Amino acid sequence: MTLEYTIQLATQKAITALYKTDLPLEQIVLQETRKEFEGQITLVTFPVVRFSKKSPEQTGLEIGEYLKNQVQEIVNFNVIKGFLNLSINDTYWIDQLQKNILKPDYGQFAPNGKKVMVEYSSPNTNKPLHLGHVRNNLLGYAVAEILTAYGYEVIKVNLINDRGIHICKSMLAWQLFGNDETPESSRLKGDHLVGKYYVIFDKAYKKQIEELQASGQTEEEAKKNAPLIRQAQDLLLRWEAGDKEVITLWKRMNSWVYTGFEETYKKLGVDFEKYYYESNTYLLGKDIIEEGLAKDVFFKKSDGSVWIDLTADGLDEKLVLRADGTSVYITQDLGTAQLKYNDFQMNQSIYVVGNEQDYHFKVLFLILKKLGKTWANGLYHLSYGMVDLPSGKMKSREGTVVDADDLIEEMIATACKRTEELGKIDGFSEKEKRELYRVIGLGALKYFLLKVEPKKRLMFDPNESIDFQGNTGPFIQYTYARINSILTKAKHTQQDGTNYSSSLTIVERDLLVALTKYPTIIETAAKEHSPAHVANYIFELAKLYNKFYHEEPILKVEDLPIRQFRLQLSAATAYIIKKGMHLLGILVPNKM
RNA sequence: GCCCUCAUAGCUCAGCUGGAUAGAGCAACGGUUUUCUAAACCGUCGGUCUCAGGUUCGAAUCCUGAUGAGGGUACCA
Repeated sequence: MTLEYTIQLATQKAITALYKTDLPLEQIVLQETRKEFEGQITLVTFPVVRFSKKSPEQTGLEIGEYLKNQVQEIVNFNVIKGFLNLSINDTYWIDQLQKNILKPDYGQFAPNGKKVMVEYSSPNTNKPLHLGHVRNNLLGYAVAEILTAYGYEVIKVNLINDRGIHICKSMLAWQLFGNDETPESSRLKGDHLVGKYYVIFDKAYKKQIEELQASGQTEEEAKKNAPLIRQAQDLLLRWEAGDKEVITLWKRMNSWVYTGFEETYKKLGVDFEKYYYESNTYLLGKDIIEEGLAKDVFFKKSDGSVWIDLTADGLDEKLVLRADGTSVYITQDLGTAQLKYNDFQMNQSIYVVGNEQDYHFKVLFLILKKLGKTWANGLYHLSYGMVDLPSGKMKSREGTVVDADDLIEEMIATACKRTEELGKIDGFSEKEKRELYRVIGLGALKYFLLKVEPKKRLMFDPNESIDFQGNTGPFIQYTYARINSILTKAKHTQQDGTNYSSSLTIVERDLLVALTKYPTIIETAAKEHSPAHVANYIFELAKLYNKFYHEEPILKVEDLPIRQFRLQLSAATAYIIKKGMHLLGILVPNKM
């Protein structure tokens, strides 16, 4: 039973005893005491005033007196307007260190027996990953980690869009202009090589459109009639027909892309339990169309196309199967959703996909519910905002993208430069240095992207490098390294427990109170699918520690129990920083 | 046209189911190192929480409308 809960119950009793009213627990509002006042926990007494029929101050005093007598942890209280500030015994906070915070499983919730799937990344195989994908990957990975900490069994999957007209465009351009160029011959990373031909296609295609327009066609006609797009469509038909030559080329080029992606995933530190490929799933969903027609959820128009009418739900009529019997995007997704459920029977399924697809997922989930799929209630679209450049949205074809691999390299280079300027890593081997730069560079990048609430759009200015000071990954990593340095010097081990019973300084108590909040933060982050909560929390914690570090001596304290206690407090902070950063997929260095 | 999302300090962002005088970081300016890592710490400056109504003892937070930005919109994914 948490202290908050104890206080809530006691308050409930107090109100019954004092004012003869039974107030439900939800109406007993506790909050953190603001820094400028004394105390750690605050009861808002405004809601009680109408029962006490006394002034907020008087009500606060009466409840405060009652609580002080009934709850042993409460040593003092003060009342300011409608706020009853409760001071908790230092012993309570000190006990938390031994009883909870320093336990190895602190912050790991007991298994809840539920399975959740997290689908993320989901790239197209016609171009390399860019900053938008990076946000997606980090979000997906972090959410998976957080849910694991919250007690779920998590299955991470990647649904690869490896077929379709866009893939054929790259293939065609390579056939026409590639001169057998391979990753080996060009020393280009496979995904970049294929992406290069996607851009070449687009340029050549645009040129053809212009030429056709010059010869009198409208833009619309020109787009349809350009020889290149015709050839690409032909390639798609041959692919669907299983044409050996096309399939061989497709496999070859895709394998280049996969090798490239794997390299990027590895650098980012993300992974998957299972890969789904659209080339395997694009024909799925037709059974579901039949099912929907049989259940009268769908209807057929005279041209043979199949639709669902969602106007009663405030949405539109939506096409679910083309007149020629071929699938559209949502047909595949219906089928894939069923396939995933058949594979894993998970309780929940999270799709990490950008907010440009909000409408699509609204429709997808609604259709599955209308089809009576009970598991559809566990579907959730984790919608995140686009990453914008100062010039606006990133567009692959126009070359206005921040490439993932380039960005990672730049971050590592910046980390290297900054670290060398500070010159604190004498004695590091070359290998250790490289590893450190990687940890710091990626730490800065990941923290930068994860500290922002997922649904908000995010601004990235390539001309301004990502910060290494203030609310940043390296700041937190630095705090960890500092603590580590102290613990090493003190030869501190986890077993060095003491029965410390002196009173706490203000910083010590603030730090302890912050440490006790860790599990609550995980809970909120998990429920809201938002790693940003974790990021902001660790930052607060690191700030508090730095204040503590600055204000209170640790190694130099002669009073042994105090020294011991401060070492433990340091160890606990380091421990939470490390664990919390791991939830974000960020590593912490022992020295920097 | 219709639908969805967002709007907080010069910039980038926090602000929990409505609660105290709206907080951080960056930038700017000033200070702190013979003392455990100065990627740090302390201070100053900086606000009509886009605007207008409404609900409430109490609104940055909830409701309605307006404005601005972004996204979606029936055979692209």
